[in-house]
Amino acid sequence: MAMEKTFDSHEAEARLYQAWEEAGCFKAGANASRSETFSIMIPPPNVTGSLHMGHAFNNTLQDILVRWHRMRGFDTLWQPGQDHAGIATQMVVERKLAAEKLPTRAEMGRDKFLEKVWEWKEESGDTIIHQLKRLGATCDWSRNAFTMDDNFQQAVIKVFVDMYHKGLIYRGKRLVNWDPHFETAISDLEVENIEVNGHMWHFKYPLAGGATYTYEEKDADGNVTLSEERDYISIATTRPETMLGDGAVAVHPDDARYAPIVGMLCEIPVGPKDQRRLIPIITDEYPDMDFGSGAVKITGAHDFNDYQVAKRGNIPMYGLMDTKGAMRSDGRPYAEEAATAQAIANGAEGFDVAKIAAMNLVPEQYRGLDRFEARKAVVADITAEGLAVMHDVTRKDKESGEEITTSEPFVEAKKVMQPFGDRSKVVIEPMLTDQWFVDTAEIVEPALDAVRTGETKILPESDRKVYFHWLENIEPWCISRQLWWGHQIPVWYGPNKDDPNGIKKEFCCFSEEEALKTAKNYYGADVDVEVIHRSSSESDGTWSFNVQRRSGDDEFIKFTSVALERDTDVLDTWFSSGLWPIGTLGWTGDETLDQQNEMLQKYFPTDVLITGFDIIFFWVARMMMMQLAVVDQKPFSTVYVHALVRDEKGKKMSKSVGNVIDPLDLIDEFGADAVRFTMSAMAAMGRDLKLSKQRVAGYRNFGTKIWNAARFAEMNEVFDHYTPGEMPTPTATLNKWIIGEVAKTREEVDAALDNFRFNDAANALYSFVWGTFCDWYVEFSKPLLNADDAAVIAETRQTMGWALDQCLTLLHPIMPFVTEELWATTGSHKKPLIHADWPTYTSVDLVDADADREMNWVIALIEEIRSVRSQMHVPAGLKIPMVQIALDDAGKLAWSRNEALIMRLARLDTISVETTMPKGAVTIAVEGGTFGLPLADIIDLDAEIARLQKTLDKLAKEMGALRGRLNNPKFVASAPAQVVEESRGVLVQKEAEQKTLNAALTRLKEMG
RNA sequence: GGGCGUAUAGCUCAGUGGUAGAGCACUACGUUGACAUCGUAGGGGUCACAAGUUCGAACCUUGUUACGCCCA
Repeated sequence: MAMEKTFDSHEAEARLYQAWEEAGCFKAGANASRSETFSIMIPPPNVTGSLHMGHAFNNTLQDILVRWHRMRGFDTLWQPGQDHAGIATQMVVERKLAAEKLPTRAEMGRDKFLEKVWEWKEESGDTIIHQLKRLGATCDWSRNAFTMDDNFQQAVIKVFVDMYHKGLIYRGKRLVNWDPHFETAISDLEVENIEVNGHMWHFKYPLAGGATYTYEEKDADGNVTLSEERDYISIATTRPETMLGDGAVAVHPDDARYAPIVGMLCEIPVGPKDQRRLIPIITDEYPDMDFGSGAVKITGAHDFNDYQVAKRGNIPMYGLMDTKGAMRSDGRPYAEEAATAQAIANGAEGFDVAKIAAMNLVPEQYRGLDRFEARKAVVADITAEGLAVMHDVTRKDKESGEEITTSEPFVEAKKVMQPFGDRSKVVIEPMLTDQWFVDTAEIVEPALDAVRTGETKILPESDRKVYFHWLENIEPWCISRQLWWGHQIPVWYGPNKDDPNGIKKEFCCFSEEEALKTAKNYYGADVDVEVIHRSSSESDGTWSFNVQRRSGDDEFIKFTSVALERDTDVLDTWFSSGLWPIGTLGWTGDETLDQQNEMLQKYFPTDVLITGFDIIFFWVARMMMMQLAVVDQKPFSTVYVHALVRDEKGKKMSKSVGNVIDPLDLIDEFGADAVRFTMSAMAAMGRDLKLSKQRVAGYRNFGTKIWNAARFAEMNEVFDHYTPGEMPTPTATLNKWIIGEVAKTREEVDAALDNFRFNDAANALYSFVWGTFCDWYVEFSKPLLNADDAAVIAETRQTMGWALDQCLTLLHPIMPFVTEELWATTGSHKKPLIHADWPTYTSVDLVDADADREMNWVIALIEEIRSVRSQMHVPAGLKIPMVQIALDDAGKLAWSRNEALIMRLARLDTISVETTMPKGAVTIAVEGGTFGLPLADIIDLDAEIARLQKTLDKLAKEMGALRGRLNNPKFVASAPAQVVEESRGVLVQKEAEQKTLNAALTRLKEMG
């Protein structure tokens, strides 16, 4: 059956993929013929995710490496899986509940909600897997992993417990990024700082007791430019609503303007007048004297810089907001809270973190307001009271044209950097909350060393710096999230034996049973210990226990019964993703079991990690730290960091801009092979990809090109008469030559892939298959396949069949579908192409230097004749005669062996030997000879003179440079001998060419 | 403000010291029995700028300019 004119990717891809999968072609170890292993862990996409260009790019590169190694016989594993994506998944499921008008998360409670999440996961969690299959990804799907799988969960919990007991994980009240939409802490990496239009308000904080001072400003020379008596200190702020939680006003220790009032108290100018709080004016290095007024209000519980100042100065940090970002409405009436705060500020009363945290310093009129509403209200109230700093504004009256000056509140319009949640898109609030942290400073060194020593390589190398910079400045890692979907923190709390109302006792255990056992040991055998389960929404923070007290004075003696309660928080998704390499391979932490785990022993540490630059911090650095901390081994040997896929104008693809290209649409339109080849060809290290459809179409055409080369072979009965796998031993120069060209290409492809230079591999193949195999070999083969000599036909068929097989084999990792389809149609191969043996021949073995030289000469001659024909406007279909004027022995041999090829491709009809150039002939100068095309009847004299002149000019320029160099004694003395020799050789060749062309030029001019 | 990177043909980009390249786009010709998703030929570059190192610089060094990304 004759082949179709093009490859039908639509029809073939699904069929081919299914066949591979059903035959188990992707299974770990499939096609292994040597002991070396090669393993790659997929960067787990979100279980909520769908395939975007970044995934397509990332997974194409992985699949190329995986297929390449598998064909080379490595024991190969590509481990797939998804992560549970705490926030994203919870968001998706909550939306779904709302859409279906089901009870909300809070209404149904934790257990029921988690059931819903699992239901959703079973239904929709494998979307991306199907999409990856369309791309052709050959992951071992039978091993698909999920961070919430039982064994993975156990590994995560095991690691937490071990790290806790080693003191690497601790709980504490810290300022964290709080997402008021999701009501959870998020990591600073999940915060996007965006510049927005904001305002800077200037307010007066009156000095306590009506005190005054002389406020002086000086210019650079020390001259006083302003001097006035003030009874206030001026504060600039972009967040007036946080004034309610101010603990101090800070000025720089060198700031002379405020020196007279340091140590005094000033009044926060907001809230009920009778209970205005007084706060101290302190010094700290943090305030910038040149910024605003130079004085900064310190709100330790709502700003990261203030937090540091407050810690240094032991300033109380008053939390003002609830988990939704509204002003708090809990606690005692404002009057009472303010009185306590005042006592603390005066030093009359002590404080600790817990005491401060319980206090609500929001005045009644603001309680319950959203933070942005509260801001408006605070600004309005302060301004109304006349405590806003005023300035004069002069405007022209529109009607009268008169200039009118009014006094208005001083509010600067100002660009401010505002933190936004990358998922919720709401303004992130720094909040003082209890969270769990990994003490990263304790585990970071091995991760740094592994890269420093080169044990783990990061490519491109410039990304090492990004890695070092982040790890060298690492902050404690906040790993708790106030979510339900995820790994619940394995810590149970009970009352402290020594102080029932004091800080809770933590029991960090692998399971509830273990927690109970440990607790019993702690409390004593005669105490009843149980675990109670409550939804976090029901939790009121109270403790459930019964005690025995000393009769009479009520003093606590011992517990009689105790209820434990598990921490309601879950772990950051990246904590579990950080364990991806060992977790997916079934690590348990039990030495015996892990020793017996063949997969773990065989494939860990993995070889390569391919990932985007945007998660070097999120993921790569954390995997390095975690694997080294947990199993004391690097997780992978090489990290290949790739760049971003952008649109064709270089813009980041984003849904809101609407420039997103869906890889599945591209696959539909052009086929997966074209998409993959595009990705590979554009994957120059460290450079963003600008993706245009035109480019993809170009590589689709490339697929068609090789398809048609195979079709040509089929028409010439190549596949009926060649023996697959048998190395041809031809006699014809053409056939000897193409074998050498194949070998060179194989070396180039291997060298490129060895160095992760995917673009070099793709380009080498493109230029060989199209530019050498199709353009020259196939064309040249035509006269041979039509020759009278059966032996020539036979060896050409064998060579063409073999060479085509090599093309398919070498292209397969990048273009798996079309190559596999051709492999199946074009011969009876023993194994499918996906498991075919990758060749190992070298150019040393297969390049025939004489054939090489000869074919290059033939090609140069043909190109020269074609060029002349085209420029002399010889009709393309017209066959013309040629005369041979002079030719050296090598040339004569080359001619005689390839005459049929040259005649056909140059469209010549006769060749004759003459001693002198016929009148009006065009000169063809080649290495070692001169030919002429007698075109007297059709020649355009001027055009030919122009052509020769142009070539001569170019020659002269090149020879000038060569002579200049060779005449320079320093060049001859200091350049490598090889370079000098080469230059001499080139010059001699150019001189000969120049001589021939000059003679031709002279002749033409005589004619004219 | 700190860090990293980029600047080469109209566009997108390769090119680690020795004759400036590819693909696309463009121009002309072409349906020759694999392929018009094609073929043949052609035009097109002050390698951002300046100085330095070198026999020799797109490439190394320094500075300048512009742009991009990351972190504050």
